[in-house]
Amino acid sequence: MEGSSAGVRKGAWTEEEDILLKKYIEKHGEGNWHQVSSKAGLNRCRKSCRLRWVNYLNPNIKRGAFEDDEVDLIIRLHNLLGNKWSLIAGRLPGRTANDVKNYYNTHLLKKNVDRSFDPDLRLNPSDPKFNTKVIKPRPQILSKKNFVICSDEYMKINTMAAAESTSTPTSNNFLDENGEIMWWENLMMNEDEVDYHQQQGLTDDIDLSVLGEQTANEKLEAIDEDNCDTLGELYLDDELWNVIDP
DNA sequence: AAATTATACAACCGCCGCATT
DNA sequence: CAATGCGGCGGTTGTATAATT
Repeated sequence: MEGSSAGVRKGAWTEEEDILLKKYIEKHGEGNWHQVSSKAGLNRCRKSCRLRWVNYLNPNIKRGAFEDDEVDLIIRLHNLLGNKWSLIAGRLPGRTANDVKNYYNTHLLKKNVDRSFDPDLRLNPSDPKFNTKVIKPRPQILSKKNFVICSDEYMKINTMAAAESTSTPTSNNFLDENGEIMWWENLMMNEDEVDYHQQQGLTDDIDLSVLGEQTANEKLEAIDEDNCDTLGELYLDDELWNVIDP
């Protein structure tokens, strides 16, 4: 059964173990983790081998401090998705889910980062409560019936812009003319956020007509669970799911 | 300088979904 | 249909290092 293997090494990996694992994967590729330890001459369980590769030895991993745009994206995606670290990491080339989780828990959790997209909750940094209260990700209810969506033409243009961008390695984000990632906000704004954008005069590229008169609870009731994937508190249809995780 | 506390992050654990038998 | 094994995920812990007292 899981985790019942006795006599295998635990704890920090030695340089020799790293070399053995690296050499094995360079020769045979990733996968078949149950065979890796024996074939590579390692006295480690399959999970330990996989984790060491995925989180540390893989040459594609990006080292060093998180850049400002990465932090910004983590905050925005966490606000949207909650603790879906692998999904969030999937939008950050070279960053692992463990890295993102660790960064969030140590650098962002104790700050009021989740307030940043809710104008009703946003505080002035001088407010004594600014660094004390933690706001959980708000449920976002989305379905083909009611989420705000850009036109196909708009998506094409922004996908092309993303593909042509040299500053952003991924081609799956939607960028504005300044190279800012914006798909998350255009596709997933709730009514409060739409109101805020209207106040700020930022509604040009948003189709507001689909919001209609529904309250949040009515939207929740309107969701056909058979047609939507469930992701924690977030309900996604296939179309939107493909945007987040192509 | 030593002791204590806080921080960062590597690693482990238990659980889950899926495929296979 | 149930049992089993696998890869993968998120929560949590352990520990080395840095900062503070």
